[in-house]
Amino acid sequence: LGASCDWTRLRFTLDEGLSRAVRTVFVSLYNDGLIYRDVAMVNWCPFCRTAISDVEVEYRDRNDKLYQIHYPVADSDRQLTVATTRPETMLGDTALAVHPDDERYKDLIGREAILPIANRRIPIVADPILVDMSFGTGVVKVTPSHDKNDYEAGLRNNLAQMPVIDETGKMTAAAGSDFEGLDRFDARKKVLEQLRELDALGDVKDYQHSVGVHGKCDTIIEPMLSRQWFVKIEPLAKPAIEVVRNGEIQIIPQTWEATYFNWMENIRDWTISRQLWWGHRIPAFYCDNGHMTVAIEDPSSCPTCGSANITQETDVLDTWFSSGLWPFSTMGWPDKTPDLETFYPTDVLITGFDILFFWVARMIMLGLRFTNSVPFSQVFLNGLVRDEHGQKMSKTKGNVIDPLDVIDEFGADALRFTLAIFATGRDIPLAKSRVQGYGAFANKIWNASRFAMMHLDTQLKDAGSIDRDALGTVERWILSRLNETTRDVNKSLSAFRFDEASNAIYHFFWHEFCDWYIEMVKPVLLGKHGSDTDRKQAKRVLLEVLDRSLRLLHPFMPFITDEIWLKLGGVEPSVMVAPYPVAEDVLEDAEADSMIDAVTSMITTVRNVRVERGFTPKDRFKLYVTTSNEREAASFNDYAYLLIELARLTDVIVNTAAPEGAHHDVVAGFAIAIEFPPREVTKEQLEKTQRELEKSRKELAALDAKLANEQFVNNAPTAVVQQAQARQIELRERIAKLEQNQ
RNA sequence: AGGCUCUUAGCUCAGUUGGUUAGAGCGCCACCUUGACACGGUGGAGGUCAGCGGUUCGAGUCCGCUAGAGCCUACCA
Repeated sequence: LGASCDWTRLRFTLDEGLSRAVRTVFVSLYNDGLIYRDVAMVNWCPFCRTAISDVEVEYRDRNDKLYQIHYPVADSDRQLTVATTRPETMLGDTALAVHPDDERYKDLIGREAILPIANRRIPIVADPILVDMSFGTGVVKVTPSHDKNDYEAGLRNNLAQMPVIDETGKMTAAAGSDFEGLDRFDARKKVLEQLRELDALGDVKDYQHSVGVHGKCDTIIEPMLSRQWFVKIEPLAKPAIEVVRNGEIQIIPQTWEATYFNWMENIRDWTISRQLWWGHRIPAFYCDNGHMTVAIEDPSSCPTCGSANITQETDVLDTWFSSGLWPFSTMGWPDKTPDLETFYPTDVLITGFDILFFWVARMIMLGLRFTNSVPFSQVFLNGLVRDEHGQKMSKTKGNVIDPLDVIDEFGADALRFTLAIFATGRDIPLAKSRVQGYGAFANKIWNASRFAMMHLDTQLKDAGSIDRDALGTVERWILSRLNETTRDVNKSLSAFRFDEASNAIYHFFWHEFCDWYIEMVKPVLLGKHGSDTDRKQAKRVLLEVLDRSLRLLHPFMPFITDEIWLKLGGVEPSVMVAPYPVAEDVLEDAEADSMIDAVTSMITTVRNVRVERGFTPKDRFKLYVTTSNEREAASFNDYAYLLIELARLTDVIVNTAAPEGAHHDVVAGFAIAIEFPPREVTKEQLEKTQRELEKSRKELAALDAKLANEQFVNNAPTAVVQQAQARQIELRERIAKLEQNQ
């Protein structure tokens, strides 16, 4: 794609330097009490056999069943009914809970229920936090070992822990001999069978809910109690919220700031230990006397008791822990290196919104903590590339587009340009047809440059400066247009509007430079019109426009622009290091703009009439132009060759009445008439003229009403009123002319 | 459940603080091989701006409601 990387600064997560940064940060946070080791409910992946953090859990909507289970109340003929989507967990139930204010069950609080299948007695407790009286039956089964909420309810009510699922997702011995060793989902089936036999199974309903899975392997998460390492995150989050709030860090597009705040303000402690093979090993050391040491350097003996029998923690760190240090760890931190001095803090972080929490937030928190500075001042979040109908690409759907295939087919420039031209911060529905279209643009650039180089006889570095005062209107116009394009492109780039920027240069190059300017200079370059000096000027400007256009285009289409630019022979060794163009006021030329605007509008009108009247390009017309301004009249005489060439005319006649039967119109404020060979007018053409007239009359009527409204005239900005008035006059003239055609 | 975003041409999307006749690419129709390019040129067709209501001299743009789509976060036994 033409990404420009400094490969001399390649870094690998497990490099010596980065490992030292990781250890330094870990020990510092530990010593400050911000890293702790504790037994807690964590998200456990039974497939990967590791704990994962909250952000690594993805929620999937699933259609499951909701099962009702009847629990007899001990020493009574009553029974309590609970609902669950996970019947297998009942084997680990250690209580039933009801709401303390629930009249239906008040008398049962403190008594016991009998767990079906296991035939265990479990207490009936009151818990106003866990139980919502109005939901379901108002009775909840409590499984403190396999559910986060139940775990907390267990702590509140002094309930026993009873793990029935192990770290591989299989049932433990505690689940009973019928179930031990069974996978949790097979156990579910068997539990249901047995409940049915015992007549303890109630209603079974279809139920849609979301289920947490491990983002990496799609395995359903098992909440489990285990000993893990955590980062106490709130003290880190607070300053990270502040720097975004006060603008030290700007998130683009800004709407993501709300999402950032929402998450950061409700953030929960970060589980950083993983039971995996690969990663930074946690720098904690245990001796055989049970002492723990956390240190940057491996200790050879226990600092507490001197025992030489010491082993390192086998858990590794969440990969995002080291990634969070990336902006400064890659530059040599904790040493005060020249790189760190020069490049830190960085300017812009470009990434996808999908790792805003995983990575961006952690870099901000850790950066602030360890460097006393924001790691970057702007975060640009680009959209996700989707298929052409906006669907997320997935192997199962078969709608994955491989960038390498696209590059092979249409070129890296075409793909890069396509990715740029979508609006900032929105997802990118990538259609091959779109890439193909911009591939055609690359082809257009190539061909236009080929044409230019056919006529150029000097290298860019030898071209010399342009004598602006000597330039003709066409040259002044294209430089003026290029200048405005340059202004737009720069403005858009600084606002991260890559879509606007790429669109502006695309439009200029194809539809102004190629479609109009090149066609306009052809008569001069081919020696059909103008002097040698004119030809020299035209070539110089052609080179200038090409040079600046290529530089403007280079960030969007790096390969083709460099290839062509090298052929033009600039001073710099590559367009990559050539200065990016900036707008210069002196190039603006309103007079040339309006003159060429009039000429191009007239050409378009003639072409339109030619098609409408059923003529072909071989049929040549005469054009009559009326103006009371002598300067303009002279210009039309000077530039008659443009009209003649591009509109395929025989003559341009200024300030002379057109003969009977000519087509009259008003274009860019000028009354014109087109004289063509006699030909019978078809019914369609008459109808078309009629429609055109009606359209203009309708618009005029609306405009008249608008201008008659005092409220509008008094309140609207003068420019708007003036525009409306000018349009009114033009429409009146136009209608008069069109009526003449009938 | 809460938050954010979106709904504009057949398709995919622009449309900046409200203000001329709502734009682009692809697709479609007609004509054209004209001295860079048919991956091209020229001209054209196609839109009650999701719906309803409001504010305003004026609404695609601001406000409210409704319907639909997507995303993020949390999680309900």
